[in-house]
Amino acid sequence: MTFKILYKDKKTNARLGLLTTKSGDIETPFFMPVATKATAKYLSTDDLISMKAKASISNAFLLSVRPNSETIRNAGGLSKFMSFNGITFTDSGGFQMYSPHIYLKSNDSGVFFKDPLNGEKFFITPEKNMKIQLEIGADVAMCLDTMPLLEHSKSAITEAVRKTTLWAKKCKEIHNNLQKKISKNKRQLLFGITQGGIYSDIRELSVKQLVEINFDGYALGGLALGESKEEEYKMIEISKLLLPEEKPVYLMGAGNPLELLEAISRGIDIFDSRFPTKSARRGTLFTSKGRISISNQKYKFDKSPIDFSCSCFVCKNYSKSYIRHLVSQEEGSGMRLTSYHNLFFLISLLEKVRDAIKKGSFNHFKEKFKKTYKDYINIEEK
RNA sequence: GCGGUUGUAGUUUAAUGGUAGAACAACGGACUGUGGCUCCGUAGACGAGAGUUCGAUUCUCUCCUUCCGCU
Repeated sequence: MTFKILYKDKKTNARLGLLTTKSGDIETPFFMPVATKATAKYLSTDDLISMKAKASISNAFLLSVRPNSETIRNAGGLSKFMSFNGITFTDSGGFQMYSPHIYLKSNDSGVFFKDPLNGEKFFITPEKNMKIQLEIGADVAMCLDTMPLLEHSKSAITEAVRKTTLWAKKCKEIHNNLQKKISKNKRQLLFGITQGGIYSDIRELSVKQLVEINFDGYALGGLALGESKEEEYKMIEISKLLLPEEKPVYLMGAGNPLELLEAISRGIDIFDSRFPTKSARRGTLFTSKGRISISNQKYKFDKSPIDFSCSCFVCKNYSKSYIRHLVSQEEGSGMRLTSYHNLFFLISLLEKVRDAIKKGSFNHFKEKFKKTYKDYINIEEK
């Protein structure tokens, strides 16, 4: 109902779907920029719209601290607050357990965070988190999950999965109750998040437990965090075997161009990542030939654009030499240009992917891209 | 001109009669559900000359240099 598969690739598990939300429909697969505090760093909402970002994801917990969820509800919800005409997602804040600056501890009832700016403590429960996410009013909410670190022991990851499932059940129940009186086409969707690190058996258990709860979509969490690509792809494959075909699947955090193509060919529909913007701020840029470091000396006198085959306004107007100068001086305007370019690159890459799936040429497109795009991930695989 | 003072990497500096250490800057790399200020790696210096000494960046002398004062 909320997700329809329109095209299926014959050679791979790639598919093109249509996700329906209260703010409208969006074609999958898509990549959404991370707008943690209701803005993609260094970019305005106009920038997101002009690069054709059709969705963005913000952080419900951080927004509930500043400005607070009431301010956003008062504005008419997240998309109106940030004047965005696309689909909005909110992440629960569970991922912040990964950040030692704000994470304190957790138990079966919830998780303790502290505000690093003033030391204020917060206790986030699934109940509170669902209320916050509904108040903020994104089109898609994410369950509060427990985020184990990659290096954690197998028993710690098993424990994280147990807690994640427990909270997922609570989230679903509360989310349903809170939206009982809301008509179907105005409802916020809720996605469950699976954990399990890179252990097949725990990952499978997590997926099975969440499928039983029946969410609008499923996310794979705790991946794209430093494990090998083989391990990551394997986790996608075993998860997809257990996930219902007719539900959208979201690989959280993945943002490397090659990685996206590999994930799409394994049946992933949704992506988000801070990788393109964080890389951009430090001068690592995506081009059709691979990644480049704009701060390299060899670009000092280079008058050519970042990528001749890119049609973004940055590549139309600015030289590598100029962008190199701005980035090396840590100028905000430079970070805006590089962030814009990297996001534009991923968004238009996925546009091409959707086009290829429609035409039945996805696999050809992927193989061609892999040949021309130089990245250490590609080298590592061979 | 005289008296004092100073001289170590591009910059700010540490230590030492026995292979000069750091921080920024530079150069190269990493960043994957973001509280921008991160991490890893590489390269780079004893002002010049003479003397004492097995050995001098260190001690002595001369020159040059920095800054201060006096004429």
